Amino acid sequence: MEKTIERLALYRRLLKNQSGKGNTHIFSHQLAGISGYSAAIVRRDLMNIGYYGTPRHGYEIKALIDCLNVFFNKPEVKSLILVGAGNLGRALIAYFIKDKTEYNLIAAFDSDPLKVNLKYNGCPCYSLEKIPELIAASQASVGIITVPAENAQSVADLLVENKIKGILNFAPVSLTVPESVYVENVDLALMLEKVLYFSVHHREGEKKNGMT
Amino acid sequence: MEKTIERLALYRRLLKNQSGKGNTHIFSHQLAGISGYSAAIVRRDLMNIGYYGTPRHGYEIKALIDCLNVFFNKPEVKSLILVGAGNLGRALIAYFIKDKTEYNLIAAFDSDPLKVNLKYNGCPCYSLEKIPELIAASQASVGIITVPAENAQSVADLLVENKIKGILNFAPVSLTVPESVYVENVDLALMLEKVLYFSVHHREGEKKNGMT
DNA sequence: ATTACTTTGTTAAATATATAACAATGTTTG
DNA sequence: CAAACATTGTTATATATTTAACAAAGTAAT
Ligand SMILES: NC(=O)c1ccc[n+]([C@@H]2O[C@H](COP(=O)([O-])OP(=O)(O)OC[C@H]3O[C@@H](n4cnc5c(N)ncnc54)[C@H](O)[C@@H]3O)[C@@H](O)[C@H]2O)c1
Ligand SMILES: NC(=O)c1ccc[n+]([C@@H]2O[C@H](COP(=O)([O-])OP(=O)(O)OC[C@H]3O[C@@H](n4cnc5c(N)ncnc54)[C@H](O)[C@@H]3O)[C@@H](O)[C@H]2O)c1
Repeated sequence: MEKTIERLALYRRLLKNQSGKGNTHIFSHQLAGISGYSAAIVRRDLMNIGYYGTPRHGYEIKALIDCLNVFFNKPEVKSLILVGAGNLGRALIAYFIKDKTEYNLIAAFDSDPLKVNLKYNGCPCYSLEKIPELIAASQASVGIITVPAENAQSVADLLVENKIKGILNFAPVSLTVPESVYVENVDLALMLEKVLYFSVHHREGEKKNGMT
Repeated sequence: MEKTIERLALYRRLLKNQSGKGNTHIFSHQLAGISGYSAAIVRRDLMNIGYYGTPRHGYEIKALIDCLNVFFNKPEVKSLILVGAGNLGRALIAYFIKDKTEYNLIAAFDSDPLKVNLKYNGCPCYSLEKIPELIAASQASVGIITVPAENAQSVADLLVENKIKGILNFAPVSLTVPESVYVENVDLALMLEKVLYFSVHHREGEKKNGMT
């Protein structure tokens, strides 16, 4: 189910793109082509959310986007905050501040007095004490953590205290949060390690890989 | 197997950390605790690479690190390059240039003349024409792509032509490469979408989620 | 020594995910 | 209008991954 949701979010983006190009219908194998998955999995995913196409015309793009919007609770745009306006944090601010229709990044927070009260790409940076106030005012429900590993847990605790329900964590630590809070860890160093590994071991043995 | 390798890379990092703290042994449940996985999965993963602990003392940290180093071909440090010294690219440069013992980021490349010949955190930025020369000289085998989506495929093609064997791609497109090249896509916008979704739907129904 | 514990390695079962297959259906073609 | 076709929805099968279970083995306590 989790994998399906990841793909659905991708389909949604790709379909909006296709719609922008003036296309009205799409086949499972076409969506498969642009998404990088298989046609079978596309059909199965769409079946899961209860959207039905027609054998000869495939899927109607607009209707499918609507269906995905309902699934993802759009157009309601949930508010976000980001903690840690360092190198990575600022790159993310620059990226997410752009698309107001999808993401509502309302503020960044940093413990460094030199950063407080600055604006990055128009996004205000506050001190940590402002977190309760700003979250309450904006009803933000998701937080992005881009602080050093040693401070990530305390930041997570602070976010949880203030009713944040989802965390995208870039610090290379396993966060402890209540079960009701969803955490997605993005460990970029590990991802690079994985590529380094498979750049060597990929394609050796094809179907067998000697380990089991 | 893929998931196992992701975790092994994490264990390796955590164990080096533990070793630095002076610990000599560790139990599966302890490694589970700091990694965020279960003890059963830790034991199973270590079984897979053929490392054996003892019932009462658990795993000997130093020996296990050695074993993981062999598995990951360390201390041989493979060279990397990065293409696209924009907001995200520069954040990654700053991060990966730091740890010379693990990553050997030899150069960045950008099509923007204003960026060419600058240095970011000591990492030189060249024009794209220099790619063949630099890859050949450094034997770099992995490339990080942080260019806009519309240019990502042409950059990937260029890297593949120049014998890159692994790509960490941050552009939100599905790259087409020969089967012998390994690609890991990191789509940060989709990851945020996922958190937005689960910040609402997490914990609703616990074991059941209504979608079979 | 014997007993009680703890933790491992490994097997077995459960769950999750992906692939393959194909009847049903609507479309086009002759 | 019937035959040929392409594509869907869905089921069945295969693979991957996780969880659970427990005998074997070493350790500590008595
Ligand atoms: N930069 C990358 O490309 C990269 C790659 C992999 C992982 N990461 C991880 O992402 C995180 C951020 O990396 P970075 O390169 O941006 O680091 P950075 O040092 O550039 O930025 C960290 C920021 O967090 C702020 N900060 C520190 N403690 C804080 C606290 N308690 N509350 C609020 N703000 C606080 C600092 O003032 C700084 O602005 C780190 O955990 C790092 O390991 C970054
Ligand atoms: N910044 C983020 O946090 C973020 C988040 C999600 C996804 N991304 C993706 O990562 C990529 C980079 O994002 P960014 O924010 O750093 O963008 P950016 O515009 O800041 O940087 C892109 C860089 O690539 C360079 N470039 C463009 N075409 C090139 C080419 N053909 N060859 C070499 N260099 C080229 C540009 O000169 C620029 O320096 C994009 O694909 C973006 O969608 C970024």
